[in-house]
Amino acid sequence: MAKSATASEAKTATKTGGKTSRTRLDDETAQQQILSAADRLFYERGVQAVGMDAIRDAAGVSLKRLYQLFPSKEHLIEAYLRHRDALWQSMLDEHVDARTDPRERILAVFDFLRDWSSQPDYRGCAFIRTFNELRAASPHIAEMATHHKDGFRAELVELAREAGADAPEQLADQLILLSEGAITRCAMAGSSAPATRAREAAAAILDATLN
Amino acid sequence: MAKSATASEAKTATKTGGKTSRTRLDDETAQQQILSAADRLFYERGVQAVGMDAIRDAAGVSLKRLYQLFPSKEHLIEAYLRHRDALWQSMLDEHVDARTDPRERILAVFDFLRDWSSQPDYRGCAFIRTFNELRAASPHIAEMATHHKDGFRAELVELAREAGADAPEQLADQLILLSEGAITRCAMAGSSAPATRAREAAAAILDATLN
DNA sequence: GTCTTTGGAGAACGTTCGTTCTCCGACGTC
DNA sequence: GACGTCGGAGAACGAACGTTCTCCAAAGAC
Repeated sequence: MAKSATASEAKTATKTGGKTSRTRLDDETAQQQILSAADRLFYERGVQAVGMDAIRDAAGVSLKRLYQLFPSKEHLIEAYLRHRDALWQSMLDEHVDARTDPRERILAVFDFLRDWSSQPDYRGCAFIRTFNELRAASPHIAEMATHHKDGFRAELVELAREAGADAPEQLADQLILLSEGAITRCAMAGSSAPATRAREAAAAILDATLN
Repeated sequence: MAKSATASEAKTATKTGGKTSRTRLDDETAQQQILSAADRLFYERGVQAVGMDAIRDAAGVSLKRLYQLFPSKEHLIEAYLRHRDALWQSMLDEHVDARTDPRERILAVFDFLRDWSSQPDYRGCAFIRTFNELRAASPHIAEMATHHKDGFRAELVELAREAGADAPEQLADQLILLSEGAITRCAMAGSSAPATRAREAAAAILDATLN
């Protein structure tokens, strides 16, 4: 990671000749631009529908450089999912940690889903979609998706435990169903209303479950 | 549909020459075999990952005949979704109509999901998956998927109304979240347990909602 | 200045896919 | 048997894709 930080630096645009040669970026910046472009395109259209050429164009780098930093499309998809996982974690934590009351912290999950699904470029869960696209072709990537869902479930179990649920795992499983349902239906309906319905249903379940 | 029933009939296998020429099928049989093969492959791997050649091989017809009966892959995908819609309707109705008590009829939806997701070739909802794969490329097919979901919602609203719910649409929206969540999580987890959890959560919601 | 290295731009390669075309054997009719 | 028709098998075609290679301008070292 901290390799070859000596020589290569960013250059300014060189338009000495007739053509406009593109700016030379350091590895970190190029990686970020590629990942940002891949994230946007993969998430909008699905991983199979986006070619490496489209990512090169959107990132503004050469194919050569793209393959230097990400040796194959599969590597890029993995980086995309890791990035989405970090994004999900930070957005979720931001909402949950804004609350202190255990019951409110659970409901904050659904506030997060409402906010997230309100974004105009919202397209549902990247992990479910990539899982469905690649489960037959790439077991490794499919496993990354299930691992993400395992993490989400563990977080819900912990929140349920903090709320003093008698059966935190069972409560978490019910909440996860509402979450997944909301994520999917918000994407298909193009509306965040299902997330609001999910919050109401979750509140009803909490009322019935917590003492 | 009842066209050209006069001349063409099925032939027996002709192995007069050195090669074994394939049996000539009438249009209806060929269409069924193609649709059956397409359904199996599309549902298992996703529509983008399955080529027309694979469907030809699995259906045992020639490409020429395939394109005579289904002029393009998009036509075949449409037929696939229509077939899945009919399958869903018949499986769902079978479970719901086996009950008479309105509350039981609602819970029968989740019994259906449990049975369906127990099948070894279960891969979740064909409509959601196809929607996610093709929403950017084919708005028409995406609309078929949303139309299917609208129909499911209407059925749940009717069941909620029959059960005497004060707000049948709101109850249906909550039940749909549990259903979609169960459909998705059963597919990712490779287990029908989420459907059972969804039934329990639905029962809790019904207890809290119905008087 | 000259030489070497670097990397951008994009052509090229091999494969796959959706779709169409060609070849030729088998059958119906006379 | 001769001829026309039908359709199966699979080659062919053009586009798109993932990946690699070629060419050449620009920068650095001396």
